[in-house]
Amino acid sequence: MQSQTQENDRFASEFRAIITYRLAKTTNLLNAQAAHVLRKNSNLSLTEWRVISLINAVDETTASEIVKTTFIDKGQISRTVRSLAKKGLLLAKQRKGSRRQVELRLSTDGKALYRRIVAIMTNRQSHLTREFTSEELAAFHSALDKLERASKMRDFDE
Amino acid sequence: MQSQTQENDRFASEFRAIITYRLAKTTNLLNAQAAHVLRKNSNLSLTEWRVISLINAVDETTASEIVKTTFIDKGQISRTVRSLAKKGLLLAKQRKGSRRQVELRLSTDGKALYRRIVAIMTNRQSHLTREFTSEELAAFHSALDKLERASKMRDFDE
DNA sequence: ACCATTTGGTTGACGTGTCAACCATTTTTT
DNA sequence: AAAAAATGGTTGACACGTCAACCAAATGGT
Repeated sequence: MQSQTQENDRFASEFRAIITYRLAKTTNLLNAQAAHVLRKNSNLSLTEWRVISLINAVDETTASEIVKTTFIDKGQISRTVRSLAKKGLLLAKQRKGSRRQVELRLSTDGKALYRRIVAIMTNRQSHLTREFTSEELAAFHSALDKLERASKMRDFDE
Repeated sequence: MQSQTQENDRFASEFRAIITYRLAKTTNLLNAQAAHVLRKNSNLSLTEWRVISLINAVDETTASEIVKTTFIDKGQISRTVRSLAKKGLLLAKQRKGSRRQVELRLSTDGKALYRRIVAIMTNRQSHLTREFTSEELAAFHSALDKLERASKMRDFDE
């Protein structure tokens, strides 16, 4: 393992200050970690895993509901759902009384996979937050809330 | 504009707690905002903009130095540099005394573009951090540091 | 001086993300 | 009840990210 840990100081000070830059970098590192863990323990992509967790949480849902909560692209959800169905991890069936909405639930295999992976991911989550006090964690969430709200504005060229 | 702001409560409580999920979502929203601003005011992609800012900050650098600080993929940097050169925004010339390293600097056009865009991005940055006290900002950065460190671990299945 | 390793950078293949167009169905408006 | 608008979902095209193979040049060890 090469020493990527030590960051180049010519840049560091300049860019540590830019919040979006830092955020993007941290998120990339964490996503790469998650993808690695998933690849090692399953054949799921990160998006597939997120969709599985989401469905598991509410037991039964629809594609559009997933889109609304995650802000993941419609099309991507559509393809992810199809691929999960093909892997036999979820069941999609017409919601009764509607000829458009499709009810999504985990299959037995899907539930089993979820249980296996969520154990690992919970380990990870506690490793990630190990150094946080609960106040720090709350503050962090509140900071993300603020940023999310501020991300709605589109024009800064006035 | 549809009311995407109001989040679906069936999911919200469940997932707000998962730090990586929240982080990914916030980062996506912010990246989309940045991409939108860039598209409106230039013909730069987000990566191109990051590379330009990076080069501007140190005046002169190399591709591999950019890779080391940003953790962006080698290949992507290589292509981004080529596309910026084609747009006439940066100059790449062989570093003297080396037949491999290529010195990158902004061209006159590149510098002018940087100045124009950085003004807009600075506006944005202050809009984003408007609701933060400086303590909150420091705490946020320190939280990101902790997460980055924790992102190095690869195995949670033991 | 030689071979092995590392470094800087490019390329191709492939997977994922994003945008917009589209269709069918459902809801709202008049 | 018809027309208009909104919703749920699929698809195609294309941009971007990621991985691995690769090449040439540079460095290090013996």
